[in-house]
Amino acid sequence: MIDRSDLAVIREVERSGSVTAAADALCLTQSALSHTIKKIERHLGVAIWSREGRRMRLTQAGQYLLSLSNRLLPQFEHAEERMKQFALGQRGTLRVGMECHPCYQWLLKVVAPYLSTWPDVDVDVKQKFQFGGIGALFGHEIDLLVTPDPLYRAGLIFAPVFDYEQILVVSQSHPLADKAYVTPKHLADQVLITYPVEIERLDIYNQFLLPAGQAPKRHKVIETTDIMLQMVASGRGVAALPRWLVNEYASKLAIKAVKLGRSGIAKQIFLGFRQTNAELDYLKGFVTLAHSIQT
Amino acid sequence: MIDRSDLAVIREVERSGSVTAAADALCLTQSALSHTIKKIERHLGVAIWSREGRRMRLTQAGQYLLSLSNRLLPQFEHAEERMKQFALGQRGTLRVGMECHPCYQWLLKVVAPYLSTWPDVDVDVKQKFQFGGIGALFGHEIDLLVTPDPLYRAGLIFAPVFDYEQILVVSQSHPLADKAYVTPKHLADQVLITYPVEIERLDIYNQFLLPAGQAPKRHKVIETTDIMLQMVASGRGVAALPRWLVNEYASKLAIKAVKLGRSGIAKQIFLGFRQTNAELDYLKGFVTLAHSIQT
DNA sequence: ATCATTCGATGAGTTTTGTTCATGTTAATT
DNA sequence: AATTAACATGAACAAAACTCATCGAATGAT
Repeated sequence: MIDRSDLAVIREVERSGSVTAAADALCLTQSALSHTIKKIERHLGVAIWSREGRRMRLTQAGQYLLSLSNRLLPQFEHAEERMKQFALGQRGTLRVGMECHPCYQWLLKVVAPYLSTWPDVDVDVKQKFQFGGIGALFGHEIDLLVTPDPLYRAGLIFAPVFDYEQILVVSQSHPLADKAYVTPKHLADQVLITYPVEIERLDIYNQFLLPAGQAPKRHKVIETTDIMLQMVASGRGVAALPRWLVNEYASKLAIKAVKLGRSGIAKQIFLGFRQTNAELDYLKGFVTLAHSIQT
Repeated sequence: MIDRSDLAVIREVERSGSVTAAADALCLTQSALSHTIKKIERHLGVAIWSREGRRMRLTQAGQYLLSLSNRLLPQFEHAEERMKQFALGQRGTLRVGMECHPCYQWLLKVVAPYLSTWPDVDVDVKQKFQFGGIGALFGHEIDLLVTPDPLYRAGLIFAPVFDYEQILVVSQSHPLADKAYVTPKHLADQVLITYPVEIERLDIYNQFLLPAGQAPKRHKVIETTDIMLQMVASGRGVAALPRWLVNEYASKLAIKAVKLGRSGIAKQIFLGFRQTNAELDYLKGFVTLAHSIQT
């Protein structure tokens, strides 16, 4: 019988790098852990660590169990959190994942009224996922995914909550600032600033530059929206962002929005969740509220 | 601390319908289980069952833990299987999921040589998934997914292994049997036989009928390929299947393959797996072997 | 090369936890 | 009202987990 505590031991020994340190972290004596380790291996009939000098290196079986630990332990831990909340009469925590950089600003507008409508529900926002947002949803790391790329597959539901237009931001003194719209060719001698994500997930490449076989002069990557727009305002480059987001900065910065292509790039934000959660009132509440927010 | 055994108790009490029966199933006395149940509830500070008369009904917290059990316990159990295999020097079990009815025939041809190439690896084939093939892959229910619909997302890899043409099977005496190809209109007065899956996943609808705004006279659903082709041979309807599959039956049944549309419908079968398994030799071996099989 | 130090292993003894047995209580059944 | 079936409880016992003391082996500094 593999037990939760066995998984915890395997994870901690690997994390700490030694049995002694792991014992400390687990509030046990070194002896207790050593006994436990022996017991686990005897019980399973497999070596989980190979002793190399006084270093413990995971065997293949051990590595398998480590990945199991990393998968299962967080779910135990979350369940305990959840039980604590039940005990306190709270409803739960809505774990929201973001797969879309600028959506963060939009999310903030939804979260504020949500927290007051649902005082007994907490909101937790995560932005990094080992296996992408969909993986996090399937793996119960998050309960709700904010994404521009829905995936209609068994077990998942995606609800569109928000339409917007993706536009090009340029400084007000930029040569393109007065165009009614820009063409892919216009970007050939521009510096394009984007968030640090794979090119396949950037609409300006996917839906604009690549179909026309164009590329910008240079591609620069910046983490935060604020800095990105500072750069744009100072004429160091151009960026593709939602129109509503640019509008919010327009009063503070010398920037201008220009349509991408004659008809513009239309986008939608979706909220994805597991079908098993579809009837959860506080989750439904979030989706409904998100729908009603105007930007 | 929620423990694996706690989850097992919750699952078994629910499955058995009573504490006494669950105790039997778990090889414990009723008393021991009663104590354990009390301990769990005291420890978590939440009622997990509400006592209604002498029935135990799961509370909301209990239902949450039950779903956790159903999610985690199978993974523990599989890990134990895996450890047993490690102990015996076996490599492991390749759990293959199928998301494509006719692929089964193809899979059989791959499995036979695979088993002799990898004598220390078992193969297990599953065909039903609560959350679809992708969900099963993410949820570690299976290791390899055979599907015509790849999904290029973080953490998953899809390798095309097999090209084929989807054609229309008709009886040899059928009016359409001598056409060079059929058009969507030709099907308007036909009975179409398909496997029992959602219409969105049937290529003949997606790629042929729906774009042309056509529909068959009637739509009949049949589970097995053999019966389906018997029906076609007897003129009760037409079906869309891979050409290679039809060829195999052609000597035994009075059926004929006709191209769908002037240029035919080209399809591919993909093998999907988790990126974390990409270097697993016996999994790579399967993909390589699958690639080399000719039909 | 030697010595001090650190780390993991082990056996005996103690504490904690889990289990059984015997019995009590309550709700449904006849 | 008697009977049955199901869960709860306390005391006694058994098993598992943990600590203490100690050993040997690897590491690293002198």
